[in-house]
Amino acid sequence: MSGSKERLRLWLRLLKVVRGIEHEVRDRLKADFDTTLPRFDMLSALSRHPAGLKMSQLSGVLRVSNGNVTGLADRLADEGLVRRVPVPGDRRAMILQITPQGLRAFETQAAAHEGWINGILGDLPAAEARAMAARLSAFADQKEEKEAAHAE
Amino acid sequence: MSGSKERLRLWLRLLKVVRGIEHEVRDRLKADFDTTLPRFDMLSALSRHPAGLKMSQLSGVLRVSNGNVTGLADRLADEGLVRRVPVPGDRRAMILQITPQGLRAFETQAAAHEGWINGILGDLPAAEARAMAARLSAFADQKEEKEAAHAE
DNA sequence: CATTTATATTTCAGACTTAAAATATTTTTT
DNA sequence: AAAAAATATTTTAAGTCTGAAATATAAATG
Repeated sequence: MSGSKERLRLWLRLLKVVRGIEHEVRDRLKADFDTTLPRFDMLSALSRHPAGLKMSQLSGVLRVSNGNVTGLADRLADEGLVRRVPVPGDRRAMILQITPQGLRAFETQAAAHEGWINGILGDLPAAEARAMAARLSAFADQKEEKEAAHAE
Repeated sequence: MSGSKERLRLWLRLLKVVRGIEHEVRDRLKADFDTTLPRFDMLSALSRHPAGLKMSQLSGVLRVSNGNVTGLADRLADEGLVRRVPVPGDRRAMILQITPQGLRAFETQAAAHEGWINGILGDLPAAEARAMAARLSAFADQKEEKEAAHAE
């Protein structure tokens, strides 16, 4: 098994860099908007689905547990940023929608977020960013294929 | 500001890939060793400092809050994997040491961990892993320099 | 159609996380 | 040396997260 140590080193680097940037993003979300990354992620997912998502769908998109989605949605609903809408024909299910107020809040935060990332990764030439993103995409796609094959 | 979108895309890719791998590592730590990533990280840090680390040092190394270190240390100490040792000459401070039992547990887990990472990143050629790690190191180092300059 | 099985969500207990307050001790000032 | 400031850790309140149990409803089976 050649390259095992190299791959482990790569993973540790990757983890360190990503955690560092994530930390910075969390700090700024807190300082500038008094919010958190999970809340931002939830608003982001809902903003991409204006008709709303069922709780279980949201759980899948965000890759967190059902119970977690419930609590997060409760807190965002308390502030009027999202709302629960019953699903016609299925009284078990609930659709979660972003409210106009939630959308305004998210759009402000998303614009700031893009600025932060641009600042943090600012010294990376666009070409290099593109190359690295492509490499990561290839890796992710390949993993998805494997999982799909495994599920057959 | 050219390349802003490219950098944002890179960040989102990076986050997605790292979160995915991290998720897998957490699942396996749970399934194979009934433990968690924060516990693994703490044992890892202590294994690199056999003489032990003060609670506050550990907080710095792991980049988590003091209170977090207290709780984590409590739980690991309950299981005999770490122990608190008083610091001679300073009755405020406590040194946390990994126990022989803790070291044995960590070494088993670390070997499995390297295997998992190697499997997950298995299709990445060693040369490419090295190149990517170097790029990330350069980025991290450069950021550290900036922070140091800022602190002057 | 009554029972069983499956699905959607919430609730619960427990671990992880932070920031801020509380405690204990040491160091510095006056 | 007494008072004040600084340092080291723990405690606390609240959010985030999971997996499992509990609830409620729907679909399938007999």
